[in-house]
Amino acid sequence: MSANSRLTIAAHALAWIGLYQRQGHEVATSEQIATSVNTNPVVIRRLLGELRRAGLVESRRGVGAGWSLARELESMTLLDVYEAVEPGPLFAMHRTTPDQGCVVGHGIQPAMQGIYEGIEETVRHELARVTLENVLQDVLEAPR
Amino acid sequence: MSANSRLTIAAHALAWIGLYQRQGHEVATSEQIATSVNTNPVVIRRLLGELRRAGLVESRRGVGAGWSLARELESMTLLDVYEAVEPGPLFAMHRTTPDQGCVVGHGIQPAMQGIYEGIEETVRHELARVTLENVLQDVLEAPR
DNA sequence: GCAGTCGTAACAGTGAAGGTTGCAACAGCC
DNA sequence: GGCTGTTGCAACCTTCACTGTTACGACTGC
Repeated sequence: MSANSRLTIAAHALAWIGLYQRQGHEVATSEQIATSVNTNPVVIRRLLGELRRAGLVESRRGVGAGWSLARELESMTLLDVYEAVEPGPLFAMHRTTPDQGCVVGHGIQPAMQGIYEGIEETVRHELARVTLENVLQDVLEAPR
Repeated sequence: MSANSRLTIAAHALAWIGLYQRQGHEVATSEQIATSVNTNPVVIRRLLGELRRAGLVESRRGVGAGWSLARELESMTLLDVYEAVEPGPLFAMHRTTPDQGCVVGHGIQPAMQGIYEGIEETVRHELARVTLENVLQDVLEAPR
């Protein structure tokens, strides 16, 4: 499966901003976050833009500009982040519609849809159990 | 997310072969399955090749060649199919390693890895609960 | 007005998956 | 032995989403 790193990068950025703010700083720049993630600042700005639309972060412009959290890390779950950055479903249907004249071709999509929805619901439930505060604590506990 | 239809197509093919065999036929051809799926026979052969390596189907060559189930649909779960056709994880890490000199860059991967492993385990558990026989029954119950 | 940073468009690079063509290998049948 | 239908598989193109990069306008505090 062509797996996606968007959730990972978003969690990284949020944890970074959260820690930076706890160290007394007002805002973090996309440049700083990009250095930690090891990528281009524009990639970070794009991703944080999606998180801003979801109400998770805020941005300031002008001199002394940058990004700050819109809520406490405790009140943000991985599900919030997931919904902000991953629009599509975990499993996809056929790219071309199957033969509707065939019994299987006709019934397979509703059948799989029902199964997939149940699984996605379970995944959402798991993601909702983890807050970004949990993530930051796990990060800080990593052995060096 | 760039979602994947491989699991869907594999389930479609297996349900088709199972139903066809119940109608008294010995083997199904990739051509027939491709018609129902609405794609190219080579795509089906590639996918069924992976299922054969996993011991789910068998193939015959020569005249009267084609594909047949290696086991009953009752004893095949979506997890078996998933493991046969989806090698990678559901969520990926960074594509370039993050800055190991940064606390967050250093700890984020083990932190997310732990979380993701738990979620994948849950998904596997859900997939293992559904047999291909369940899928076929759902398919046949679809309103027309 | 200057400087620093965001906001966003435009485009190239990358990688996975699907689609297509072609052909050798195989096995039953005449 | 030759014919036929099908798998097995390699090679290549297309498509698509995402990432990476450059460029530049917009904004804001000094």
